[in-house]
Amino acid sequence: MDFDFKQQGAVTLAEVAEAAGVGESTVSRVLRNEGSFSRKARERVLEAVERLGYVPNRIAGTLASAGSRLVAFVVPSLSNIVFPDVLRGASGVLEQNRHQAVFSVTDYDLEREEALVAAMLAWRPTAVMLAGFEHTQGTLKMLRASGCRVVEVLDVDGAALDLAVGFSNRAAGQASAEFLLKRGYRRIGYVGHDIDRDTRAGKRFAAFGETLASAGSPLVDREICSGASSVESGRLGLERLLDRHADLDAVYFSNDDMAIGGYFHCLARGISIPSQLAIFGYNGLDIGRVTPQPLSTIRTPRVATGQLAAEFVVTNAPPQVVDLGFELVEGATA
Amino acid sequence: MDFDFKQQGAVTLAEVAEAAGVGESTVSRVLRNEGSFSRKARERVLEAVERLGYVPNRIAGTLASAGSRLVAFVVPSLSNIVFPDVLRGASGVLEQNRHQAVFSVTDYDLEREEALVAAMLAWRPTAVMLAGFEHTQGTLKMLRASGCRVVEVLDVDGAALDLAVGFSNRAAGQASAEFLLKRGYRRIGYVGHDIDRDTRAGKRFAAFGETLASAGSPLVDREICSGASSVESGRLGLERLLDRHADLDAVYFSNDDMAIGGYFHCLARGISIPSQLAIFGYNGLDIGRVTPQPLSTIRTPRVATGQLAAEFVVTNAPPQVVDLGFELVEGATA
DNA sequence: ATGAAAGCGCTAACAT
DNA sequence: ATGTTAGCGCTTTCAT
Repeated sequence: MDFDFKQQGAVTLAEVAEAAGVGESTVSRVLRNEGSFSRKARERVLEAVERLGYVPNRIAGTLASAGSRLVAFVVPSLSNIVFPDVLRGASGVLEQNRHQAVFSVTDYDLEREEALVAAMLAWRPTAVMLAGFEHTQGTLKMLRASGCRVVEVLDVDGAALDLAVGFSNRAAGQASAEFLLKRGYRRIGYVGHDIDRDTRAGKRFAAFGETLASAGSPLVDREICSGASSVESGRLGLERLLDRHADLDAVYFSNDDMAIGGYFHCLARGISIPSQLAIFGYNGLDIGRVTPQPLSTIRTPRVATGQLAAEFVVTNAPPQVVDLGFELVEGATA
Repeated sequence: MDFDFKQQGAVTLAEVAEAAGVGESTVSRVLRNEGSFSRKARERVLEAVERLGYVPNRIAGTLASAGSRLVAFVVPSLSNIVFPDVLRGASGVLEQNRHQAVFSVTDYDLEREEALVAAMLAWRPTAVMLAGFEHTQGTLKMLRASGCRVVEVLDVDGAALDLAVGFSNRAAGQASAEFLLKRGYRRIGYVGHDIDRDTRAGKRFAAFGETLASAGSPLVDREICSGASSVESGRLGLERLLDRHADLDAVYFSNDDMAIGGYFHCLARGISIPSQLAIFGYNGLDIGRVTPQPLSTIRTPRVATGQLAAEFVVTNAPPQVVDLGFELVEGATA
């Protein structure tokens, strides 16, 4: 049972027209500042709007016209700053272009993503933004059938449905490995979170491992923490990994949250960085720039990704994949 | 100019009815599982829905009925984890109750909040969630006139419009001061971000200062960093404050991001914590539990706030203010 | 149990 | 420049 009463007393466009002594379409034109109307009509309409406290009903407007100006975000997680950054970037652009953002959270569950996309499509959004290219068949089918724009963000390694904005996770993994190798590290380990669900982290890890292997210094071992990434998992993960391999000289983390955890572990245990152990992360969070030793990591353009994705949507850009690249931050921990 | 074409080829309920050989209202009843229909009709409808790939149009549904099941979030910022936490808490509850979250970001600007609330109301949301009680007259007026539920979150010190869920920022500021005093600190400073815009941080600071003053150990000095809170500002802010007052024995930060920055400054400079300088934060972020010395801070129930706020909305609870309280974490930095 | 029909509040032709 | 009108795709009486 629920008590959703009709918005009581909500002023309608017809009432405004009545009050202003003009036709409904004139009110509509004035309010959307489209088509032609006299200066006088405009004044009378605006006065009536003001006096009655009229708030346009975009539900009705959308139904009557086309294009909801609603942009749906289906994000894996809001537990770290990555997706909020993307949302923030998009949000500014959308606001300026009079679009609205709708969101839901999949918790990295592709079945749930499918259900949420279905729910989103019921709102007839102008576009749907998803993380990455891995989706269920059902999701892909719905999206294709919907006719709305689709933007897949934060990855470029895969087949895009329509638009894609991001960077190469594979290249990032490879660049990280090459950097560590170049620095002379040879006994390298990995501490990560659930890479089956976070497929982008999985791609980085795969490329990282391949790069090490082909250089003749295969990954020594890895510690996969269950659940989402976190500073705490990173710290515990490194502790466990070092318990098994005290002789590692470098550790690659699935992201900066994990890496900061590892960094704290070293600080607490008096393990000197990077001489005793090097640490490398991913994301380039702000915090990594302010640690006593700046974190060696890869900085990703998350806000810019959100911005560009939103711009593509509001300008109805043709299908394309844009690789925004990333920046390897040498830092002082590796 | 924009190219929002009508959702081409979107299957309509009428087409489903046609294909199933039943009336439109029967389809509607079956899909909403309401009213009565035969087992047979149900099967035929579901078969047709499946075959045609029908996705209900909630825009039309909302216009025809009442209640959009849309919940609008107007948040100050997505730059740190605080509001994402609230959104995350709410998001789960809303999803289970078939509601949708819409959001926009004010950047702590009350004029912008007003504009965004106006834009939100055009979607006839079931409820609007805002941070705190400080709003423009225009915002308050619109909200009252809208007839939709309003939830003000993360504060309880003020006059609620309708529902409010949060905790007392004044009490938090006071508790922080009392804790530091109890620990014996007497030369206490403050490092904060823009407290005119972030009024909740302002309330904490005010209560903190008053508590110190009435204990006879007034605040020695404060350093206010312009812009949003960040780890980097915290570090710089502490550095500047210590330049002026090398003899401080404790510093209160506007939140944990800032405090962690201060913590890093001490680590980098070899200032021993807490013997030489104590540090106290606010929020109780996860990271503060994993630093070599756990951060002394106040842990706030952000996710729970989002959850309860969403529950109030979906159950259409009567107007009320709920203080979820906070937890003082003694930590090891003060 | 089911269908027909009247809106919901707008926008978009189409007249004038 | 402006009014009239026919929908947009549903939900909801109201008959039957």
